[in-house]
Amino acid sequence: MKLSATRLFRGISEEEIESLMKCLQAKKQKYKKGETIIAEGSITEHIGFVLSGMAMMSHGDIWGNTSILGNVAPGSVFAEVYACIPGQPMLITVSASEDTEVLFLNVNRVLTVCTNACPFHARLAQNLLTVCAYKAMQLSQKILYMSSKSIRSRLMLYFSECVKQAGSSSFLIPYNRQQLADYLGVDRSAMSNELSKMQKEGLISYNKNQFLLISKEQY
Amino acid sequence: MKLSATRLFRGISEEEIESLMKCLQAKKQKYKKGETIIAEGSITEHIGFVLSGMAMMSHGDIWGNTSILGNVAPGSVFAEVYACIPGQPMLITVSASEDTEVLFLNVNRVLTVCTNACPFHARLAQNLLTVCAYKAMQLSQKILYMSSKSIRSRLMLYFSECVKQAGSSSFLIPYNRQQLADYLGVDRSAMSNELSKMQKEGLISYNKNQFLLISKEQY
DNA sequence: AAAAGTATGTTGTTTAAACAACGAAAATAT
DNA sequence: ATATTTTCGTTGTTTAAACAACATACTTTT
Repeated sequence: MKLSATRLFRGISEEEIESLMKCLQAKKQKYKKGETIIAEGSITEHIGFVLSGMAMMSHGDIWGNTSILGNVAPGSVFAEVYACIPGQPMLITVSASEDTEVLFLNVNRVLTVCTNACPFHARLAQNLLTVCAYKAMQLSQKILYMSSKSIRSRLMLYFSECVKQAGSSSFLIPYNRQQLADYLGVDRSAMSNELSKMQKEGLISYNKNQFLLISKEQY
Repeated sequence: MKLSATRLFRGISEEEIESLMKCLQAKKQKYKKGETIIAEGSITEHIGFVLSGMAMMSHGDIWGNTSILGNVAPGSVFAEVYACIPGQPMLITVSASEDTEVLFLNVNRVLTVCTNACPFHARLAQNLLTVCAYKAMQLSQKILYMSSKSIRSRLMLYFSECVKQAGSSSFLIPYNRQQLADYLGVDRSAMSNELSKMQKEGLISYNKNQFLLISKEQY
């Protein structure tokens, strides 16, 4: 896998990453399917970077019920949020959903400029900040959609944002129906139903994942 | 206001902050009530730090409807998420909800170690990372609660988390009923109703903002 | 090309939350 | 201390989403 293509290592060449690894004393670790990588409640100074396999984030309430929050694919990081807040215990558990190889980076080593004054080090620290900020932005977006009460308004808000991003009232969405429903926090069939109502009413038109938002004032 | 008591300047003394300001070429700016501080769609490299007054974050959809996302009180920052993602346009608008004084810090200046090699500079950069991470964590928490469907399960999840944090099944919540309802994304009266049902069923007991979660297995 | 599996759309039913309206209690102001 | 305002709980009604069950279309496999 190309590390330089990931958000965390963007702007650093493969060779430079090589030398960074030594400088950071990064540690690789392998986990068997089902093994816990970091448990809820533990305090970590390490960011996890998934090299291969797949990690799963979950959360348990005090009655022992667990809910799955999402997956971490190769090239993505986990625990970065907790590692960046000194003394903050993990609020989630990360475990291997298949055999998984993880690279651990000590946050303090990332942030403290090394004695070699290696130039890529600073870039890595900036990237880490960007990774955290990006996560916060994505979460804000999701909250925005989820705070609307009706399915229709959540869809409309989401579409509104798609139009802005695409710069066109026609756009492609990166989810299938079930994923979109999960993302917006609604029932899939109810959402499908709402979509077709909206199409009948002339608000939108769609075909598979290609959508068109029809503007209100079309003289 | 004591800057050293804020998240962004924690660990830096007031005098040190003084010298930092010069080093960072921080700029103060005053806004009249109602004025826009940063508009949605604009790209900024500056973090806003509210010195006095109150700022408001809002979001507009493409039909011109706006919704309020929250306030920024003195000592808190805004736009940090967007400033930390190079080239990312603001997805929200920040405006002054009363006469407000704002300090602007250029992210690049914060991240680039200055020629004076001032020692508090590095601490500020770390704090910025912590601020972003903290925001991401708070947002994750909120999403966790909002992805539950019923009012009761949202409450229970929230209480579960309070118990964990308090280290006791008795805890005080920092919201009044309306605020709690807003936070959990539910109707206040429906939530009040659910709370009293839960009390009748012996799941919880409460008095004003003091709650007690009654564990299932009480032999 | 047929079969199996998956994704999507449709309908009717059930359930629960939003909403509206009000009374009681508590906090604040006068 | 009294009046006024805000917060909180309660009830009944309305509304909309979840749910279940199935039909159809589309993919992928064999």
